[in-house]
Amino acid sequence: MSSIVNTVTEVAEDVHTRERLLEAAARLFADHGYTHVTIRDICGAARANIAAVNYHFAGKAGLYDEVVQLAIHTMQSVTREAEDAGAGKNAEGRLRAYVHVFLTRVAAIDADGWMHHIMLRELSEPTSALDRIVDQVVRPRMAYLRGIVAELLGCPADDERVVRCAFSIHSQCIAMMNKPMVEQLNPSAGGRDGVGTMVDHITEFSLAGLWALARTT
Amino acid sequence: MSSIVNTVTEVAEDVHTRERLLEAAARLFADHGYTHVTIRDICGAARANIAAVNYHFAGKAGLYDEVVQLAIHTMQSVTREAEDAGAGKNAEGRLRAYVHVFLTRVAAIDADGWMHHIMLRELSEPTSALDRIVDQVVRPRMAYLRGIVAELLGCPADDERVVRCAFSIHSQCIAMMNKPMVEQLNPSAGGRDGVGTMVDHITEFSLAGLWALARTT
DNA sequence: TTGACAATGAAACAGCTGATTCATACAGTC
DNA sequence: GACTGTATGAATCAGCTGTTTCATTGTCAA
Repeated sequence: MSSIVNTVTEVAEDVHTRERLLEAAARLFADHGYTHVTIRDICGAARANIAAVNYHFAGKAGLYDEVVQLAIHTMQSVTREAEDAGAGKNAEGRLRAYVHVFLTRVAAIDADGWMHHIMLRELSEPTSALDRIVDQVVRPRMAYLRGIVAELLGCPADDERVVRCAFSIHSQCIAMMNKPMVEQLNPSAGGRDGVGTMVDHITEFSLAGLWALARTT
Repeated sequence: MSSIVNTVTEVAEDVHTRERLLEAAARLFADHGYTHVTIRDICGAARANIAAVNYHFAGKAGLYDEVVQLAIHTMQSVTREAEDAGAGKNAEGRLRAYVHVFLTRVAAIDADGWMHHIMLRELSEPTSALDRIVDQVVRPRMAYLRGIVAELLGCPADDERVVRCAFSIHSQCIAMMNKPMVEQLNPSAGGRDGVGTMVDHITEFSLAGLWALARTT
């Protein structure tokens, strides 16, 4: 039935069903959450049969698990990128680099921002995947951030004040991930160079807070 | 069948079915979100028949609408309480009062913190109710907060810097509403006087940020 | 060619959900 | 006492969801 010319290329054809399912599921889960997405939605978007989900991933939950694993890997790469961007700089420079990488990667929704959306959704509506995300992504990030804060405050990394300040900085970054909130409360931040402005703002605002608390130590 | 003594009290009996449904629905919707709660769950908790939801509220969506309306009213009362607590004080005192009322009312989950949970959930997973919440709760709150910030920065309330600073303060307060996040990243804040400590921290941290930006104006 | 095996497609299944129907109980009114 | 409208209860319905079953296809090795 197939011509001789493309017998080989037809094998590779498109991307394999498994990959298409993963890609479609990642986007849909990030956009609408686990429960709001049906496997029929996913298979429709991936041009695959319904049974393919159970065949390749042993069910919807298994597919979500793999998507989460994929998200964790990319989020870890974002953390590494933030650390690399601050390598060799002083604490202030490392903080700025951290906020910059975080916000730019988050703002690039079409690229890989969807993974952070999954994390955000897990935080506000935990599933069994939350523990993995916290252990493998959030904790290392906060540990790095606490290191910066501790240096700026001039006190040990496990000091309660360090934890609170890191929480304040993290809160501002997390808030930027929330599209509806940003659009309603800080619309200009969604604009073209709005992200850059917000990087500067969060950095300056937080540095001032840190310096003030450092003086009262 | 009923004794003469309590014929009247039996009419009022327990709270009416409609009230019980509203109460149970508010708690369940806040805890698990709209889609994860079934009308059977609600009717089970409210000791009511399934048909009662459709009879009193014309369906699940109608019940949720009424719950949201109830939440809006209480959240408005929180805003008013925050304004009253700051009445007559200077900008710094008003900011501290605002953060204090917000966090204490939010931390009191068993009391009326559930309403803020509904708001938080709407922000991360918008339904048609989000617009109402933003218009009637979030906007007035942010307007009040911007007034404080503008005074501290010494510039007009519609200045972009004011918007960004109000966003930073709001972000820290909102983050405190996220139970899993607080427990994972800032566990001591969930403790007994942890809320008081966080009120002081957010206030001091933000005031320092504001003063720093005011100097560069 | 034959058999084995991975992959896919079409159909059906069991469970749950929101909504509906219909009968019943009860309080107030004439 | 008969009637009316409100409120509740039990049963059922239609639709959707995740999963399963079974037949089919295509590929590779013997």
